[in-house]
Order: sequence, then C-alpha cells, then structure tokens
Amino acid sequence: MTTKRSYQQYCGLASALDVVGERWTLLIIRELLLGPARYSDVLANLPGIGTNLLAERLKFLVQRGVVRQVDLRGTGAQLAYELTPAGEELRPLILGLTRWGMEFVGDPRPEDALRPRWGFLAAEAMLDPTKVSDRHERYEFRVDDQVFHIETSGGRARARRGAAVDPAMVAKTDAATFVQIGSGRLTPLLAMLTGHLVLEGDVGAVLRCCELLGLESASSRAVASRAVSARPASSAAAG
Amino acid sequence: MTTKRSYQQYCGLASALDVVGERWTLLIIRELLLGPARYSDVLANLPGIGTNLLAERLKFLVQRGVVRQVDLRGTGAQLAYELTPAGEELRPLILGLTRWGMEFVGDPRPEDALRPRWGFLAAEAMLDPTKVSDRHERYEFRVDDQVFHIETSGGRARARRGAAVDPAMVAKTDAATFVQIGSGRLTPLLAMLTGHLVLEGDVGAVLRCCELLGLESASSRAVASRAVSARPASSAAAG
DNA sequence: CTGCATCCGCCTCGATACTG
DNA sequence: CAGTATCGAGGCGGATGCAG
Repeated sequence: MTTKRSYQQYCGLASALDVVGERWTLLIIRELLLGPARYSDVLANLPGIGTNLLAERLKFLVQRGVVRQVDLRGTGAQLAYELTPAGEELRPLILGLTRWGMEFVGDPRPEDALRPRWGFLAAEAMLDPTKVSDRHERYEFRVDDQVFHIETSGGRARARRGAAVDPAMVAKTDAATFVQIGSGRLTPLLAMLTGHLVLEGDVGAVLRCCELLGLESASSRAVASRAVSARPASSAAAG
Repeated sequence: MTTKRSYQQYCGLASALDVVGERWTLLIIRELLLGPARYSDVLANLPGIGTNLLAERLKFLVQRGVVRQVDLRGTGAQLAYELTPAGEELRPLILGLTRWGMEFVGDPRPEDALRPRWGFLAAEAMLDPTKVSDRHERYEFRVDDQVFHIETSGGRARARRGAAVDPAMVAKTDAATFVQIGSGRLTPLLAMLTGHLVLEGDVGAVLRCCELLGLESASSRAVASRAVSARPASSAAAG
C-alpha cells in the first residue's frame, strides 16, 4: 500500500479534491444523495466502475467521514451506505455541477447508461428558487418507474420522492426525454408532439412548473438562447 | 490517440465530470478564476502537473468552450488563457468546494505548495451573504505579497483585487496562517497572539469582518463547533 | 525564453475471477 | 451479497527535445 496520491497544496479546493476529486467518487455520492444504498445497488447504477474501485472509494469516504455504514434492519444483514452530514453538504454543489453539465449532454447514445432515479436529482438541480410562485401546489413526475414531485409553499420549492397528493400537474415521460428536456435539447412542446411526454392537469400549473424549472413552456423565443454549447449542433434539429 | 474516456451516463453530473472531472482540471480553472494567465503561469502555480498534461487539459477545455485563448497585448506574443462565460459559471461551485474542503485541510506540511493568490479565493469562499452588515465599508487583506479587500454595500459583499480606499480594517498575515484561520484550525485571536496576524483599524470593523467570514472573532464558544472533522485532533490544541 | 510534443516508468483504473 | 485478488491497459508524472 503506497501513500495516497495528493495534490499537496495547502488550499481548500485541493483538499476537497483530495477527498472527492478522484474518478467515480462524485458519482458514488450522487447515488447516496438519493438515499442509503447497498454496495450492490451502487454497483448496479455505476456500470463500468469495477468492484475493487467501488470498495476502495467507499472505504476511503468512510474513513474521511463523508459516508458511513448503517444497519437498515436490526439484523446484521442488509448493511447499507449513507452520507454523513458532511457528505450531505455536497448536495448543493453536486446539484450545481449537474445543472452546469446539462449544457454538455449530447444526444442519447445507445451505449450511455440511463437511470430514471437520476431524474430526481436533475429536477432538484433545475429548481430555480427565484421563480417559485406563491401558490401552494404540487407537480408530479413519472419518469419510467420513478415517481416524485415538487411541492411549492410559502415561496419555497422542495423535491420529494413518491406520488403527490392532489397534484396540480402530472408529467409522464421516459428518462432520456426527461434529461433532454432538462438540457434544453428538447422543449416540452416538442416532446409532447412526438409522444414522449404526456402532461395532465391545469394549464396554468404546467406553465408555472416550466417557469420553476427554467423550461421554455411554449412559443417562439425557444431554443436560441441555449445554443452556447461547444460543438455547433449542425443546424436546428427541427431542420 | 484513443477515444476519450467517458462515464457514458446520460446525466448532467456525468457530463460535467466528463468535462471538468479529470485530475488537475478544476485546479487549472481555479487559477483562471483569478484572472487570465499564460501557460507558464499556470504551470508554476500547479507544481507536479507535468507539461503535457497541462497542455492537453487546456486544449480540451478550449475545445469544450470552457476556456479560450486571448491576446493580451495587441502583439501576437503574450498569449494567455481565460475562462469563457461557461467557465465563469463554475465560480460559485468551485468556491463552494473550496469552503467544503476547508474542513479537510490539515496542518501545513513542508511539502505542501502554498500560494498567496489562493487566499483571494479562500476569502471569497468564506463570505457569508446572510451575514453582511448594512454598513458600507472595506476590509483590506495583505497575504504575503497579495493585496485584496472585501467591500460591503447595500447588503451585499464583494471581494476585489488590490488595496482598499479608506479601509475600516487591515489584516496582514502569511498564506499559511490565512488558510489555517479560514479552516478553523486557528482563531484570529490565537494568530495575533503568536504574531502571525496583525490587525489594524476599528475594533467594530474587525468584529463585523469576522462575522462576515464566519470566524470566531473572540471569546469562549470557539473551536468546539468546528470539530466535526474526520480524524479526531488528538485533543484540544490549546491543551 | 515560452509553449508545447515526445518518450518512458509507474501508478491507477477496469475487467474478470474468486472467496467468506 | 459484499467484497478481495489479480492482471493487462492506459492515464499520469517527470525529464527531455524542439520550434517559434
């Protein structure tokens, strides 16, 4: 066992990267942001990681106090990993990175892994706190088998797991479409027209939800403002 | 040239990490957050990176639209790299990571690189927007050869390069002490007593500045709340 | 002298096989 | 199910070469 590689800089950022900067680490933490998970759960959601790496990363994160092991049932079986408070503090940063990275997602390729559970974090990342309406209502999302909702109340918005009671809007879609909409590569309108998105409920609620998530709810000014991506997308996809 | 390694996940976070997740990349961007820099400047501030790696990273970041080359003087010489708007969007995330990583900085070791310029970002990261007093005043910092200041006005605080006009407070220290204070391993009081920190100016301003930066300005409740770090620090340093 | 490109030893990574 | 052991491949780190 050689001494762990470090940037050897006396600096907060370098120290942070010494803890969570290695390959796969932030993706492991993303999985744990969705709730406690067992070793094999994490492994299944991170295709390509290699079992030794996952074990090593988890051990290291536990040692640094970012992750801990918990006994979900009383029984000694069913061990799981969960984030410590220090790990939870990474949530806004990971959500911010997720939002930033949305500009870089391309078209879905067959070799890309895709998990509906990631949609929850994507939605959480897209929430714009400055755009919360003063209404108290809930928007429900059904991304493949995953169900979650956003609740607004008192000028604040929260994303929660599970179905919503009395949702003002329900959106049904698949994971690929959900990410494409979030990245601006697809508008809700276009997704509906192609049958990949089904919206139910009050029209006003749909518009407010789009506003809350920073989406082009309709109409003309659409795509242009988003087209800052690195590789010019040949020409408009609608072309 | 083999095809670039990717997480191959259709997800904003994975896409972000495909761009800025590789080793050294975020530290390169940190350097550019402090202003445009030439190749050799970046190289000098990142000991250990290896020249080929820096060139490759920069080229890749330019290709992805995160960094661009600029001609500082009109002359073709003096090329420099600077962040694009997309790169600038990483600032709050990097500042957040810097703050998060403060919990993990240990005692300064002789082999650790240390640059006074990093102090500027550290200060920016420590700024607590909820703790801005309503006064309009400036706090100046002299960290070794680097001079910068924080200006509060209209309930907002900004960090700026250079000396302050009519500063309400001036703090002189060295880079190691500055980071140690920021990480909570050292209080301003203790740093003053050991002669590593010199504070000048209005006492009230000093207290307000400490409040703004989340520092223990004095007194008793000190260190305890910070002691959530991974490895217990044997016992209190004051022992 | 700056700004890289090339080369090489080594360490990390990724995949498979194997064990409690 | 939850990892450990092993090994080939490739990314990394350091030294050197070279063009503008």
